[in-house]
Amino acid sequence: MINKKVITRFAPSPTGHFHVGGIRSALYNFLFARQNNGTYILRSEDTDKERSKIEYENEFLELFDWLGLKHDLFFRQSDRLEIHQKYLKKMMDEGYAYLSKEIPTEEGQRDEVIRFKNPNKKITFTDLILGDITVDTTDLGDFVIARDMNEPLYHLTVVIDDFEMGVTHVIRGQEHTSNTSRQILIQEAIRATRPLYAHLPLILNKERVKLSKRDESVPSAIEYKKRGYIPEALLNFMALNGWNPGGEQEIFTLSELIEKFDISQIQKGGGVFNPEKLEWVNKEHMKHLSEDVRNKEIIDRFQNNPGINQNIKIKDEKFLLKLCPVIFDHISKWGDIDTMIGVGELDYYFNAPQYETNLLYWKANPTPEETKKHLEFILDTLKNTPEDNFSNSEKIKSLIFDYATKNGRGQVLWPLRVALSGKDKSPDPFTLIYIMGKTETISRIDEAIKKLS
RNA sequence: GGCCUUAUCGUCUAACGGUUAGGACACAGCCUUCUCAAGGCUGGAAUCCGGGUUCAAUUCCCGGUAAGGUCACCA
Repeated sequence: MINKKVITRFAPSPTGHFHVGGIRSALYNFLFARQNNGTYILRSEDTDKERSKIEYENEFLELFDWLGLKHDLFFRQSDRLEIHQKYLKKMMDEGYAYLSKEIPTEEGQRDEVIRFKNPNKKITFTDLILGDITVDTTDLGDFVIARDMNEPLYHLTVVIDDFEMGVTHVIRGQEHTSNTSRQILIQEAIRATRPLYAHLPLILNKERVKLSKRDESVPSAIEYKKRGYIPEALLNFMALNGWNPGGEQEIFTLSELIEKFDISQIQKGGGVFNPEKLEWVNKEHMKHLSEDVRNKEIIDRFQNNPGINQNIKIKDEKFLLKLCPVIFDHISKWGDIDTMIGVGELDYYFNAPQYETNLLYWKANPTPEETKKHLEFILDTLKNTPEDNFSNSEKIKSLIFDYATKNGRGQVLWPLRVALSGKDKSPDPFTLIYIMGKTETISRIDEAIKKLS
């Protein structure tokens, strides 16, 4: 069906923080190109001299690098002024554009701009997602296509660049549907071939309005890198807003997405960005990681976190390694570790906890004497247990569990867990003992017994 | 307001004339359990409204309604 080599492009403008919605547009362009052995172009649309900033360009470059959305070619529109000028001059010579005298109504406006001579006709184009769309361009008037010969504007530059770069498929957000007729008019004026269009449904915030650069309700894309999401998970999640391959599979690798992606299955209506589902998708991808990779990520977070580690002394890697599986169970992205450290949730692993004596009592309301009795039994048992047996939480469990069952598990295990963690919520006591080791465990139980005396 | 577009559980979606309208997230309950987390099971929850077409409409057509996009010397 497709004879020509497929060339797609994603063309963000570096005028603000890149927002997550843009990831999906980039992804679809990438997927479609890869799937068809085509070329994927990344083009920085920096024609707006006042608002474009190199740091914003660097930001999305860093983002795509992290996401693994590698472009085949990169262009910056400001480098292509001569090409734009060539077409603009030709359009003026041929009467498709003209110099227009203006009365400035806003600050910074010129008294002379270049306008497109609108032929005022109806344009019909076929959108791969939306179907046939007809627009009467008379409503558009003679729109401005350049401030002057040195400052061509968006509608002109996209058309020229897409044509010059041989772009075959323009896959972009639906906010551009009404721009398309303008751009087709320019194409006809410069005798450019018309690419195929696919206008993607918008990604909406909770209020059901388009996600944008200034939207505070959803963090900017690069934030997701900082918060420690898995790139493939973010891609997986974004891909499924507005498109679905049909089955009941929810988790996809990038190569599966390349294989299954199909423009004809793209949704027409916009979809709300659902952060909870992203958490779940991310966790699913985390589960597919090997233990080595997981441990490395977790230990990195502990060791390389600026500013949040002063209060806890980071123990040796052997200690952290024991902690890893517990941490893994409680997070859905690596950045959750920073959060947990930041709020002191993990302090008890590194320093003896402070807690109210009352917390040691199980809900069945035992006496201090009873609670103390159980802790003393455990203390004695552990003291007489060789260090070797602390290398495995199951072994530790076998030392205590029968006693706990006989005397009421809650009565025995709850105070033990509190003695070790100082918290009402924590991993089970056997795991805690295993992580802390014999000496620390004994010292904490001892401390609890003192509190009860 | 003009133009364009859209409409299935709260959310993301499956269904492309015939299904008890399926799945996932979230939520609730239960199981497991000393508390979390994880896991397992169960449950509530949807075709915007009104007309057609058809033996049969979530699905096709028309009209409402609602929502969104766009109307820059931004992209």
